[in-house]
Amino acid sequence: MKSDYFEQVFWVCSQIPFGKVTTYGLIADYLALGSARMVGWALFQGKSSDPIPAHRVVNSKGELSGRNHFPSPTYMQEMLENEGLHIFNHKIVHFERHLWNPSLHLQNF
DNA sequence: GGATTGACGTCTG
DNA sequence: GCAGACGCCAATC
Repeated sequence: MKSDYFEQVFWVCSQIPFGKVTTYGLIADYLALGSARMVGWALFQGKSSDPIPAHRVVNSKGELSGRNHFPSPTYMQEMLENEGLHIFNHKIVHFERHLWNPSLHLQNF
């Protein structure tokens, strides 16, 4: 179990399988942060030296809401397409199909 | 120490 | 079904 919120979010993001995506709400619910804002906040802080696979984290609508904070607006889309996903209008196609629920695959410890 | 902000979610109208 | 408001908790100013 991590201590800082950022480490928890980072850990969950790191555990996301290739070609899978998750939502802020699921991470918040899994980590019991209480609100999805904490997830976005933690990712935005990005104080870690290592890059975070935040491109796999989207909002509940499957939209790349955080693309604005990436080096380029298309960076997130490029990464997701590189993993076999399809992005249309900054939204994940068949989002539910690629959705990955941390609480169903990760151990809560 | 109080007010504001932040990659969102859910509820109500 | 869509739009607006509130809540959530930590960090920063």
